[in-house]
Amino acid sequence: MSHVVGNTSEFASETSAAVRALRAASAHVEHMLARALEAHELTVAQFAVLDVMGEMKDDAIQCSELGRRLHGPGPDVTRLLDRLESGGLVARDRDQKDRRVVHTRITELGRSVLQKARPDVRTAEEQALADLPTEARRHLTSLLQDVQRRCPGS
Amino acid sequence: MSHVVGNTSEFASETSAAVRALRAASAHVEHMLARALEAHELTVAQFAVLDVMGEMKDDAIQCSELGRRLHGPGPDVTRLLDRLESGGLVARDRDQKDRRVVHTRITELGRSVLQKARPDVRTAEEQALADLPTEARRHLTSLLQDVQRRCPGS
DNA sequence: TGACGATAGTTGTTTAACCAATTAACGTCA
DNA sequence: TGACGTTAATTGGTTAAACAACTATCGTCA
Repeated sequence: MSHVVGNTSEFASETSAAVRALRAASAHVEHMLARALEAHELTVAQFAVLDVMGEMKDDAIQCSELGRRLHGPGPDVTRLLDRLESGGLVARDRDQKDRRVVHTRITELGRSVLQKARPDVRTAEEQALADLPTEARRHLTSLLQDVQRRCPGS
Repeated sequence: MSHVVGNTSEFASETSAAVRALRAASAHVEHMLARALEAHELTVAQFAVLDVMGEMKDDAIQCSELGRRLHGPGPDVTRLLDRLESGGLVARDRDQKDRRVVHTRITELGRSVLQKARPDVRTAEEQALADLPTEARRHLTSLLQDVQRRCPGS
């Protein structure tokens, strides 16, 4: 059976290197974003929530829809909103017709924090990718989307 | 004030798209690795520790060096080792000469778990990148390394 | 109507990353 | 020797992600 280990060795190290580089680069960018946001007392996940809410005119959004637009629906949304709400950046209220659903809106305070934070995030993003010319950036995006498209069957 | 939002729109959206794709792809790969590892009752971070230790013949390693080879030195290494040690996968003992340092070795059990888990991880990595031909994979790695090389001044 | 299944959100638990602060041991130097 | 700064590892506290389990509400259908 020992040949099984070896038969993908060339390939595996290629692939492992790509995976390692992917995770390292992502961690690096994440770290830069976190640093850019700490002046605004926001975490990356919290900014992502506000960012989504800021895009929509002034409509409220449901937790499930919010979860869908971020990483994946789940309990995390509730707790993210808990913290944002306790900071007064978002407000929640139950739908009167269907009392299961909760509508969440960004507050004025939240909107003002978001508008101050956004330029810093954009700057950090630019810095993180500063070494890549536009062409390479586009190519990178497309390669990454290929990776991501390969969704696990589940 | 509304023009402020727009002034970097073209550029920012290019860059933001790349950042978004990077984070999404990384999360996706992370998820696949986690799924591959759950049969072995290992987390991705724990596997990374064992993987590093498995590479070195049978020498012990210090926490600080281990932290250096993973994401970054810090308190996390201690707690990762705590869990691995409580599962009997690694063993720690203090250096007799310099009693500050702790040497950690992978145990026989740890080595056997590692050897069973490794092929599954490699397979998951292959699956995650299956859509990318070898050439693209290499290119992706090199682009990602460019991103990562741009270390923040700190 | 009232039981049943589905849906929306929440809570509980584990693991991990980040930061700050602490403990313990070492080396140096007056 | 003994005070002082340094280094290695640990502990404490917050946030986040993943998973399961739970609650409340709704819709439907017998």
